Amino acid sequence: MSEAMELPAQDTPLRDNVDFLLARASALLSSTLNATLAPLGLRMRPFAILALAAFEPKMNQREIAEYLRLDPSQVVTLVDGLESQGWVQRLPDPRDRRTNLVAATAEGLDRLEQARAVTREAEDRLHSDLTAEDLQTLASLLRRIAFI
Amino acid sequence: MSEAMELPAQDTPLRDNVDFLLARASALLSSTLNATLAPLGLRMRPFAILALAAFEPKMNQREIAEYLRLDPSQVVTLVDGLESQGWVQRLPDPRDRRTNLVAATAEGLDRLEQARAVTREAEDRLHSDLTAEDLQTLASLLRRIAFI
DNA sequence: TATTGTTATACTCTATAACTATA
DNA sequence: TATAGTTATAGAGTATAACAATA
Repeated sequence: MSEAMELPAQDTPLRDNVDFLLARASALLSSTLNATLAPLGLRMRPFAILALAAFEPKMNQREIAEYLRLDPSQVVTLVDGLESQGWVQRLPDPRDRRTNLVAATAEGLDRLEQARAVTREAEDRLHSDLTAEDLQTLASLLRRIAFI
Repeated sequence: MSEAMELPAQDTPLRDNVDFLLARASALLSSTLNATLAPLGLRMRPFAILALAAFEPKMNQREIAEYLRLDPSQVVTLVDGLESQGWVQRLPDPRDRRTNLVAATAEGLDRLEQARAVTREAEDRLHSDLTAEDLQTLASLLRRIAFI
């Protein structure tokens, strides 16, 4: 039978581990933003796709999948949902009949602006301990570990 | 019917948004570490609980839940799994018969060391673009948004 | 009355494989 | 042969509510 053990040498408390902090910050972010977006009928992933459909209307589903690090089959489901709400359209690509270009509709752009307003507020609360310069530093460090 | 819209003003491309970067870095981290830990019969959340049970053997389940930002009911299931493997034990708290103190066993400490070895390697690869100083900066910034 | 742990349930997210139509 | 999209399925993660034992 195993006996309970006493404290071993503790060289990296979880609170000092960058990956633990990354996971915890991300969990806090997604639960906060999902709750914030719920009244608008959105969640983080469809919101991100809607933003891409608005900002980069010439992206196809595979490009969206790579950009958001999703499986292409997840993009199918998420675009289905956005399309059934009338917020995005699948447009044919005249250069390749296999691909769908995903573009925001007028209603989608409108909903996106509402979503950006409420998420901006939530993000301001989440980031209230950081200065604008801190946020820029954080973004630049994260960019170097987010696209490996 | 909704017409597809042209590019609107693009004031925050997703790639410059700190929360998008946070979510993407975290997704990359968890999929990488889960794949790395799979051969050891672990995933990120049980691994984190095992680490707490080793480093802080006097934590009860509610404290673990708060520390890892999990619901107490999730901790029940995760501790069940670790206990059935013989890696942690639930110990009675002499001061409060409601609570379980979660402590690592000898086998659990052994498994934890194996897990820390393989995850350290994976983390080194994920962070190879950052210096030690960058990582310290990143940890200190994340700490300020991870515990709100 | 409030808290700790537990059970139950529903939904979301992730990972994988197989298929079709096009290239 | 390879790629874009789709369908299907299983397992992991998250969120809530209700309950028993104990404080």
